[in-house]
Amino acid sequence: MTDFKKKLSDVLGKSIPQLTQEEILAMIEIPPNSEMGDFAFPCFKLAKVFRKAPNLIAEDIATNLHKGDFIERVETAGAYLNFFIDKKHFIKSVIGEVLLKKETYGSSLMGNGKNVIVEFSSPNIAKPFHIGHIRTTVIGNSLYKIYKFLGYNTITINHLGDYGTQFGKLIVAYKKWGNEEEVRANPIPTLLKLYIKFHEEAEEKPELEDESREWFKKLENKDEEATKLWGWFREVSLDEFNRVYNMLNIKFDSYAGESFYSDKMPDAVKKMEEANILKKSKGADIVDLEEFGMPPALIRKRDGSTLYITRDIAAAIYRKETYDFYKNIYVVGSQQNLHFQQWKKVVELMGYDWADDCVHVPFGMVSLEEGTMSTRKGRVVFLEDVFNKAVDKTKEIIKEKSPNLEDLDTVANQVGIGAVMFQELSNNRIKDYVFNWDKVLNFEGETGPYVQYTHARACSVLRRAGVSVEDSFKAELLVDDVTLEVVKKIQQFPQIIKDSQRKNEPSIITRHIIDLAQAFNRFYHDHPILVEDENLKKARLAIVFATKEVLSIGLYLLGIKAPEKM
RNA sequence: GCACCUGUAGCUCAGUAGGAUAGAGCAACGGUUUCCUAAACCGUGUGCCGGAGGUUCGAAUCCUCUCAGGUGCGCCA
Repeated sequence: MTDFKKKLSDVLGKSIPQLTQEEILAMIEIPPNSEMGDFAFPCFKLAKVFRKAPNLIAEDIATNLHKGDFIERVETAGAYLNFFIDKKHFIKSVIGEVLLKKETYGSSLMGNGKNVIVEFSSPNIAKPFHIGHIRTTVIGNSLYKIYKFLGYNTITINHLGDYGTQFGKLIVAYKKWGNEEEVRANPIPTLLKLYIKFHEEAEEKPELEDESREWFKKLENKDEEATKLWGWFREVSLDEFNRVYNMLNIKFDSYAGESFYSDKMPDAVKKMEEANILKKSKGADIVDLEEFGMPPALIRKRDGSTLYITRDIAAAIYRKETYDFYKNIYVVGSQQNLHFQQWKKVVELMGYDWADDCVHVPFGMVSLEEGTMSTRKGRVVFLEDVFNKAVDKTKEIIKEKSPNLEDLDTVANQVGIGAVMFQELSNNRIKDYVFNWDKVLNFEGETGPYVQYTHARACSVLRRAGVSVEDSFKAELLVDDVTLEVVKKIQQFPQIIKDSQRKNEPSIITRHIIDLAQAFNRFYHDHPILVEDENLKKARLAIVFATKEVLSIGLYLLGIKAPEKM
């Protein structure tokens, strides 16, 4: 595909030798609306260089410019130079590229096979998989796909919360009030009930807390009974999580959770001692971070046992040794901003130069209309329920709108689950939001089903066309504004993928494919595609094909299926 | 108390490596189907971009202060 911006900067470079190619490229922008032009070059900054009013500079450049064959005309508007590129050339170049590359359009080798770790989802064993987990799960999965598409070798890690004193509590509760059949029949609800009961009882009998600490100590010391119960809880929980992961089509390369690093902690602590950064404070081992404006990092408790941050440090070292990562990404809620800052600083102080390759990708909180979620108080929305409801609603809609659709179940799954995922990926990660059933179950407007529907429509036209799409289409038949809008969105797509990677922000892709779908629906509405005129039909089909391809790639990068009929 | 994040239309949000008239969706009202999927399309209007200063030719975007909400701050994860 011709890089029009680059070519334009070449042309401008000849008129403005005072600026470097990069400087010119950075100054080129896209006008607020297409009537003004396709590209714009503001001349304000040149005023100092040329010692002349910016609007006069614009005039000068415009009259002396040797525009190549790709620029149709140049206009000035005040200090702006507005360029209109040759539309035929533009369409041919963009659509031709998609026809050639098909489902690899927008992919890249820029990653050069470098290893990128994406840690995400990471639910706690024996606790419900609820709506609060959806963002890390869906965002992490999308980032994994984006990096992979850009040529990185991507490794996904589910850092399970499968260790800690909570397991002591659970073992105590199970031994006192639980039984095997009940757990087998209904694992997570039963374990959760036991966990809640423990906390209720512990309020009256604080000695339960001591007991649970003892059991956790036993677990750390590989006590047979403790290990067996812990392994069992972990297994039944993972089975339940996998049901949801299967619904979402998500797989992990590694399930190395907190427990995996339990034997790697002493070594990590030793390295901190060697780096001479550990300090005793109130009986505990800490790293003092006061000079960096942060509270101290607690590495080891008074009783010698380790903490969350210690495990994360051990995990990072292990990952560097095992994967030699180029980037190590943590998709974890913004509540842990401070934790990650401290953790990174400690890793840096330990002398590891790769501390900066570790990035925390935070996201905002999900709450319910009743308030913040609380598993202990039973104030929680289960993820599986959300997906099931969305699928049920989709079935109703299909029965009404598309009663003859074959494979109803498959499509309803793809659309219902896609709707929920899409919504999670539409807003900036960092925003908090309140979960609302009406909103997730709305399938009109800027939603996943809207994009999927647009894709299905495009597929349908291609099926009925009866001719194959070729790159010999006549681009001059496509130069109207409505069609050009579609082509522009397609042209921007590769850069959009890179932007979303750079910012670790899948919503940039989500927004863009909504824009493309809108532009396409306008095109679809205004222009009949399957017309008598063979040339016109072929030209419009090329647009349909390219749109279908980009929508499908976009949805793929979000982890969402693109059904061909719905 | 300290630190970080957020504040844009009635609601949910785009737009923040400064740029031309601040945009969508939802909701409301009205219109479009002998025609490729109406989960669609078109039209109607609303903004002290939280507030005040500053930097700049130019600020929703950068800086300072301030207000409101959220999150986090030593033995949980």
